[in-house]
Amino acid sequence: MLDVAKAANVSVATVSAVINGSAPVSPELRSRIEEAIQVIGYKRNAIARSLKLGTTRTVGLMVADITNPFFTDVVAVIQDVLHRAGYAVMLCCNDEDVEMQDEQIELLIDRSVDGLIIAPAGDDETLKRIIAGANLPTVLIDRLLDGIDTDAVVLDNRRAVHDATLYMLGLGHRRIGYISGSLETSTGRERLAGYKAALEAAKLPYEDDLVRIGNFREKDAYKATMQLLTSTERPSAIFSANNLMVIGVMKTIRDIGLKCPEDVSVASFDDFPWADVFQPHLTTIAQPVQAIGEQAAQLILDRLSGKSPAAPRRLVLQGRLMIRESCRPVSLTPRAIA
Amino acid sequence: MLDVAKAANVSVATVSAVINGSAPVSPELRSRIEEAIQVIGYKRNAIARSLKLGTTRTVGLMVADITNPFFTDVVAVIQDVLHRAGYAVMLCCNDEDVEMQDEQIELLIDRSVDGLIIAPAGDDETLKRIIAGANLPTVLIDRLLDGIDTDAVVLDNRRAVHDATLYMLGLGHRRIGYISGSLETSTGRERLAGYKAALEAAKLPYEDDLVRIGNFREKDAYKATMQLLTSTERPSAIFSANNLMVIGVMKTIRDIGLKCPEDVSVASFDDFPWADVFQPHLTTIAQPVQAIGEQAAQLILDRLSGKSPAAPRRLVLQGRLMIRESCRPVSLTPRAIA
DNA sequence: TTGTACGCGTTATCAC
DNA sequence: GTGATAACGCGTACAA
Repeated sequence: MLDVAKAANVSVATVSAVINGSAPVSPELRSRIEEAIQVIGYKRNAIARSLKLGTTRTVGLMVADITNPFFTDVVAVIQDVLHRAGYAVMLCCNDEDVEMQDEQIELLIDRSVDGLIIAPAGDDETLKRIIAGANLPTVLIDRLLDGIDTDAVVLDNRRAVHDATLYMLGLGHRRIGYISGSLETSTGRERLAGYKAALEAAKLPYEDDLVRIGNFREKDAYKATMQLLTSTERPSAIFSANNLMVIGVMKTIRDIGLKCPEDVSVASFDDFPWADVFQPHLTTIAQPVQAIGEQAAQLILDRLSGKSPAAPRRLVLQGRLMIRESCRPVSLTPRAIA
Repeated sequence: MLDVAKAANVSVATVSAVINGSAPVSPELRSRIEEAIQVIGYKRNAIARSLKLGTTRTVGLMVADITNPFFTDVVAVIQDVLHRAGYAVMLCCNDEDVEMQDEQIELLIDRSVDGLIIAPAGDDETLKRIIAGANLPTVLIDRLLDGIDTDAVVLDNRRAVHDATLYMLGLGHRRIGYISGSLETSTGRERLAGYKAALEAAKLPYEDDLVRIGNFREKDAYKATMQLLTSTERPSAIFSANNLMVIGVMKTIRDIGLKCPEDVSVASFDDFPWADVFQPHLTTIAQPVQAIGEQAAQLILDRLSGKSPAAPRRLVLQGRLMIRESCRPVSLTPRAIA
């Protein structure tokens, strides 16, 4: 900038005024400066600017698992919206690992991001302390944190699973296996609560034997399903609490020599783009990923520009049950082999 | 830092020495300073540090489409490796949009990233000028840029498609439709070249009618396949040049009332985690995503630490043909309807 | 309207 | 072994 000032025979203050339009500058000087900028190929240094202004125009985005298509879609939308608003996004994913998560959030804060968008891996005390301590605009997505009261956009998980379970119940299923996500997450807890609520509404008992923890991962779900399907009284249907796990569920069914939906009905949280192309066409709960991403980005943008109300805003969106062909009436399902 | 210095009754220089271990400090002063740091809750400002040191310990990662599971996996690995090395990653995805891409790369450079990892959307002159002008450590992944001679890790696309085509040829298929990616990308061109080479090896003519451009997107591939499948002499097999497009291919087949592999065989570039769980089990070319991500991260890390050789390193990995059930011998395929 | 000078928080260089 | 001080590049009072 000094070079530009010299070349144009003006002071740095004037150059700065031209670049930022922060003060009126006479046309002749303006054009002389603009030319000098071209010639020198000057580019303003964002680091120095950040140091002075105390803002980086960067937001940290941390999700538990970017390999999960749900998060991928949300991240893509967020990045897009934020980019259009002139913000860069720093991405971290921790593979659902709570310790890694703490490290990463520190890294983000250390880099002086202006705000944080987080889909936390677990309800971790350290994480919560760090977030509270950072005192940054924060929006939680997908998963809430107990005791952290910030902007957030989440799904009505309870209701979505409640409805899906009711649907399976309506098909006559009485023993519905449930592969749960980690109960350390709000989604894990809320989805399970929806399952329980539906059972209760149908005046059916809740059986511990029918629910297994799959931690939102394919591998764990595989094992969990294996236990369910090889138990003495095999369930006639299985609900998977997310997309990754349903693949594990299907693998188990295949490995055990069963067929879906002939032998066991399956439904799952999270939709797939290919769900109605490959067999069996999976019945799923579709999340409004586009809306989730857009809302989250907008929430942080509003906070950043100071035009949010003081009170945190909590957006709750609804899922949509996509009924396809992976669930069939229990009357068409052969009785479980003891 | 000034506060810490005051509290501990030392100079800022000494505090800095303690924090960075850049100079020997007497034990008593050291402990006094460390205590002050604790009490004040001091954290070193990375922005100021960057300004002084000229390094941000951040690398920019730009991929054409993070929604594509292939890129997602690679991004996840890169982020992981880089994080462990103390680097943050700034992510940009441009939805295969060349103009957006230019904007984003500018944004990244503007933020003073230390290095760049790029899977370019297209072979764009502006992009190349920007990259060359930035003079930053750069590694290209997946897709090469004509005339840009940097570190890179790519697949042997030509050979992979060549082998896959040969496989289909070996099944007796003579009219193999080819849904191509954008020819603006090196992967688009190389994969098509592999197809042509296989045809030539089999002494079969290359027919323009059989190849359609799908631009790596599901929608375009849908239309392209529709043209192929409704033409007077329908191909008995189709190869899709990536994962997103094969979904479009399958949708067309379904919508037209055909069956895979009964009526038309299908194979595709890029593997899916669920490929052997849902029907038809897709025959694909699996890319070593883990290795690609690790190598790319390592290349940039080496460059950043200055221990790379001056000459750019170009890593070429091999794909693996996963033969499953979506291709069958042409003798079992009913003759195309005129 | 324009220029000067200072401060943002670090680190490196040099005296002591 | 420790302290003073000059950069890093920018924005902005304040003075002219």
